[in-house]
Amino acid sequence: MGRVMSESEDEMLSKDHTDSPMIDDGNYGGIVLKKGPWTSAEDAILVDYVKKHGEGNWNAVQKHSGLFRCGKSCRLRWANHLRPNLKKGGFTAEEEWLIIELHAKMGNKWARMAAHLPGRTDNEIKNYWNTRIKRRQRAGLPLYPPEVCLQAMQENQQNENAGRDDGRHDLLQTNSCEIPDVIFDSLKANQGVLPYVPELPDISASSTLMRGFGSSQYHSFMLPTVHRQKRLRESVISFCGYDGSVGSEPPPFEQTQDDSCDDKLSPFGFSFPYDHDPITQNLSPFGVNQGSHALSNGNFSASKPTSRAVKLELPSLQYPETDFCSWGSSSPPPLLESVDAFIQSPPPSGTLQSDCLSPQNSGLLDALLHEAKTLSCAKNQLSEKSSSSSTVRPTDSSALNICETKWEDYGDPISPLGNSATSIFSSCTPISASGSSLDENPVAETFPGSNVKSEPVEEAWTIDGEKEGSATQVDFSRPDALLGSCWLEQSVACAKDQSITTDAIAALLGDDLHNDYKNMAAGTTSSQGWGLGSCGWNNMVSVYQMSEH
DNA sequence: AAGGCGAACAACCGCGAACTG
DNA sequence: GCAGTTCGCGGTTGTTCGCCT
Repeated sequence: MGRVMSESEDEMLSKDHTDSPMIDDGNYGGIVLKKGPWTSAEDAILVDYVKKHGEGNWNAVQKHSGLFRCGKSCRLRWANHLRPNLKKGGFTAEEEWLIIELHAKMGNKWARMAAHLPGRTDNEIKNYWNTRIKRRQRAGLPLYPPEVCLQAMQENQQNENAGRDDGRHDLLQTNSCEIPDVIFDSLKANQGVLPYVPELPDISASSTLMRGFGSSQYHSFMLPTVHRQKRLRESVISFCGYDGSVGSEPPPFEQTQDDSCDDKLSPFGFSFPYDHDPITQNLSPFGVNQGSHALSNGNFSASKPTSRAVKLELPSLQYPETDFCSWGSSSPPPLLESVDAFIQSPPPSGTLQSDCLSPQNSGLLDALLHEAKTLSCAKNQLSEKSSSSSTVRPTDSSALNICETKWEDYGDPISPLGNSATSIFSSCTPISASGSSLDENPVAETFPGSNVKSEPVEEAWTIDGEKEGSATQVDFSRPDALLGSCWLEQSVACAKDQSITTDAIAALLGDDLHNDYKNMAAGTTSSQGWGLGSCGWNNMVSVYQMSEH
């Protein structure tokens, strides 16, 4: 049996460490290994060992040095703290800038990035980046300065021109920086990553959504053998790619690409076919060059390609679990996060099946409509019982059961896509010169009861050389360029029975949002197609902000 | 002064690639 | 070729510290 490290033994290792050590539950070869913070005594032992034996063969460290640490722990401690030539202290401005650039090119390849920063460890860089992401996201600021976006775009453009032969590999590898892993299937041209996208909370679907949004080539693309969760995600792609089978209005691809992208997107050379929003039309947020990490967010990490199905890596950002079923009573529904829920929702089945669209064909949209209608039904049933409430009550067992059943069926209460949303949405988000989008949309107006923390907006770019993207006139932090103008609007456009749709979406949004939504839908889908009215915009922002906080 | 909160940092865990016998 | 081991990487969790109320 394993022997538990005795008090005296531990004291020997941690003379200067009075805290009780964490002892690993398991034992390794009869020795219980220690976990938790390293003591200086342990450090000394490890340093001494490495001096004598050199790096490597870390599992032998424990055997030969008397350290009660596993090899992995030893390696990590050495690499991150004990290794000579390590730089201590905060990152310099130059280093920060380099990290940003490297991340724009490499994504979450911390080790590779560390190779470009002598004396810095991948862990340091990773921590720095993650905290930076959170900080900037909270402040509603873009992750990347426009210069970096532009630079990466140009490089990627060149690479695309140069290396289009196989269409998927080595697109970005001709950079001075090695970018071996950022590979996308050639099918996904123009998909995905966002040059300038608003920072929205946790719309996990975003990476998928956005890729699909920009991709007309993704029609009905779904492998039958994919895991069902994957299939769901791909159904999103299918939806976003605007599967013609949906039987709804085709997106104005050609027109849009002609009139808005080529001209107005000239700085970046990509296009987003859906953006007819008069506000954002100057720069389409979607449809970036494939493979550009710069324009995705870092968390849309440099995924290894799967042959056809898109591998969706989950981001590192951690968000609280979305309680899809707990909308309702006091707070408005977390619309954006609910996208996750819908994405994750299984195809409609049973008695509450939607009559709108085929779930197999329409993917996210159908899931949305189905769920919305489901909620709407639940709501209506509730209303029959009590007409006083206008929102789905979270305590209602029927509504809850619907949700719970679906989560159970799919086995993942947390959206597997859930976190990636930030990635996309939090990447390059030029702040309009006129001010932050958050500033212009006081949440309290929309949700008087909500307690939204109004955080002072950080300067656009705090690192030297970073400066506010004043050249960009469009505020792309506006989510209407994303969910508003694309996802919801498509939902509306796709629905043949718009009254059903709006009712259903009202169930999602809550009645507070419903009227605005109807205005939005009526005012934009008919004439402008994909825009979003100011009411809708306000709601988006409000929901965004609420879910952000 | 105390508690809450978030940022920053340290460390662990799981997975996959590389290596080895 | 294959199984076991080692190592590295990226994601996640835990801890500490400082600021604010």
